[in-house]
Amino acid sequence: MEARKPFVSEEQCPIETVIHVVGGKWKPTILWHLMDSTMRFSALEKRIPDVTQKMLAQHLRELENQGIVTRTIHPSVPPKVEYSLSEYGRTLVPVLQSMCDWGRNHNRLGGDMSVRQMQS
Amino acid sequence: MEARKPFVSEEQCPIETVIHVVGGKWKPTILWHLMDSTMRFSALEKRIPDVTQKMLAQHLRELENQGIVTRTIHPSVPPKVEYSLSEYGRTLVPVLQSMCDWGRNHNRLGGDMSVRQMQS
DNA sequence: TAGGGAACTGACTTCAAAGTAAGTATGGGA
DNA sequence: TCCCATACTTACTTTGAAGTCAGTTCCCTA
Repeated sequence: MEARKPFVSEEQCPIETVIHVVGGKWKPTILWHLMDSTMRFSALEKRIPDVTQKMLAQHLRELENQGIVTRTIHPSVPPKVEYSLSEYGRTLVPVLQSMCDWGRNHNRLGGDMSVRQMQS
Repeated sequence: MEARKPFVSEEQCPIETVIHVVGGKWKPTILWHLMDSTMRFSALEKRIPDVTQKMLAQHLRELENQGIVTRTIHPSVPPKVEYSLSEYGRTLVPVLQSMCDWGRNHNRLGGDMSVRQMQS
């Protein structure tokens, strides 16, 4: 069940690796929230209103398997599970930051640049 | 307390913007080649062996519409079309570089990290 | 006139990622 | 006793990005 095909060995370019790691539909947002603080499953659910439990669990599991995110179980009455960036995951922070800066600027320039390119 | 209204089209987080721009299946590779030099359509085809003409054309068109790539037509006997990063596209280079560095390191650490995380 | 190379475009299919809905285990409180 | 909350899992359906393959235009050479 853990048998996954070797995605990395076939990549020609390491940029694809990053996209594979952060490129799920909800992963950027998950990482964005975990950059600031440790969060519970339910807290992430609230912060990311449109994500389903299934997708949240699945993406968190993938990030955990990739060593980006750490999962901590507190055995309490209602179960309490906390997610945080692992030390390795923190090495992604500058990358995410530079992506974020560019993205923010791109959005500021008009979001969909195709509007500006219509004239051609 | 989280601003969740779509401040940009549909993106909640600017990281998604970057992924939207570079995240097509072939876009990282296309950009990777264009970072070095201007290239013709056919040259890209040769450098990216598995891409189809349709997907190459489609992704190039998208990058052009987003203002990342410049398309130059030389009206010659067999048509000659050259693609290069636009000035705006060059602002992506540091971002791509940092993604690339991280990705390369991630691959070097064992490619599929899940092998190291199997203890769960 | 026939064929060729470059650079596409369009109709259709495919398949994995994402979504929907429901189910599970735990124990504490009403 | 039953219900509630948390943190999931499983089975099934839908969506959309990507792939296949064939067609098109342009002018040139043979």
